[in-house]
Amino acid sequence: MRKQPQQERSKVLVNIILQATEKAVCLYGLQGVTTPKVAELAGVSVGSIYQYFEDKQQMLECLLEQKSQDLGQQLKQLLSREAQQDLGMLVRLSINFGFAALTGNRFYLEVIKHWHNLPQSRATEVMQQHFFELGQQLLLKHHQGLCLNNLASKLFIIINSTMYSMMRYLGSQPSVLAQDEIVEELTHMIMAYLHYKPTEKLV
Amino acid sequence: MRKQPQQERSKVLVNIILQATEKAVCLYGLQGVTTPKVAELAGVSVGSIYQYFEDKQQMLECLLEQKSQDLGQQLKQLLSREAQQDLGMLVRLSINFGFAALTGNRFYLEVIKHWHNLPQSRATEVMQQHFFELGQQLLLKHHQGLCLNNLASKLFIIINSTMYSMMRYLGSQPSVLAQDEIVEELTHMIMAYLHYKPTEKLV
DNA sequence: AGTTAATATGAATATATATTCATGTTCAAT
DNA sequence: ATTGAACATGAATATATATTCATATTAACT
Repeated sequence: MRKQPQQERSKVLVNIILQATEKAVCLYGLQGVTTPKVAELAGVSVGSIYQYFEDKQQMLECLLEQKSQDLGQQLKQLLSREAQQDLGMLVRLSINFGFAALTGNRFYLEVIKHWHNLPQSRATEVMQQHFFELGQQLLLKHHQGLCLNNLASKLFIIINSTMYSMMRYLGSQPSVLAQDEIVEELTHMIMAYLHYKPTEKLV
Repeated sequence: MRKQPQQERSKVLVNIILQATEKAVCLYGLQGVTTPKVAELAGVSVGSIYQYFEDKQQMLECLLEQKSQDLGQQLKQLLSREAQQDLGMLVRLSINFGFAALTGNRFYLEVIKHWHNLPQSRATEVMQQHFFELGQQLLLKHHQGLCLNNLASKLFIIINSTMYSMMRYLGSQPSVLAQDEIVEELTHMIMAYLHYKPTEKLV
């Protein structure tokens, strides 16, 4: 951040700007965010943005980091709260959690849509690492009957397949497919994959 | 197209422009394509673009349509050429085909990256429909032992999971994961999923 | 109250880029 | 060769948007 807000009013201002940025993402998409629009939504002058943020990019990055923290924390809590469930149910709950986050407002959907265009963003890297570790813990805990060869590749594929399939489903609404069906099928795919033994000669 | 090219030289020009557009996509990404850059790469004046294309968008759409045709045709040929193979091998071949297309140059990778931001594009819709039908044919032909409930959802998930996982893999190079391993794992996931019987109580 | 530092402003600046159009050039038919 | 239509040009126009900075306002401290 360019300048540390010291007085109370300026801390409030920074928050107002970040909230306005989120709103702008929801209204216009990540691409459509412009400093004039953020300033207008926040009810402040464009100049104020540059008091506390180096540039537009850093402002977005700052918001992204906050929201990533939020989401990661929530998922972690969910998984520990439901720790007694079996793996299949935990997968299903995680997918439903993802859908809830993505349908709450347009923000997270926009983030996933541009996930791969934000390599300059530390937040997405952190988030990804988060998913990875949570997945790894989950699989190691419920390892009975699973095939955990190439674990890194499997997690990579599962995480990206799930994230992007959900994004695509929501991004092409209205769809003929029911969301519940997508949730079940994604769960099935993941569970089938994890139980799959290459030696079974299905291929 | 704004004006039909009538003389030979103008038909050549249109092709030169489209080739330059592809080159620009490879060099600067789909976002980074600008009319001045295309004109420069083509060695023509900006004005010439507007002789034959309504605007930049239509020019890109035109290129996208050509390239989609190309790719769809190639995959179709591959699948009919290798029709004697079993399903697992056909899936593997298709994934390898995809990787080859995506690593040939940056063009197709850029298209997938922006796939979901191109709903204004007829080409991507056509392409998607294409994948869908090819997948459906394949599964109906090799239906022995498969679970084909919710076929539309399954195809939706398989196609998107595969496409985006490949894109993510290539988009975050260099990776610690080997491409061959990703190909095998994607194949396994798809095959496991297709053979999965919900009644087996793996979940 | 007066002084200073922090804060907020928004018109002005800089830049990038899409698109147009008046003009010049080439082709093809007579 | 002449002429009109097709073609090609690129400077000029329009627009959008990020960023700056001189100025004004507010808060905190003495």
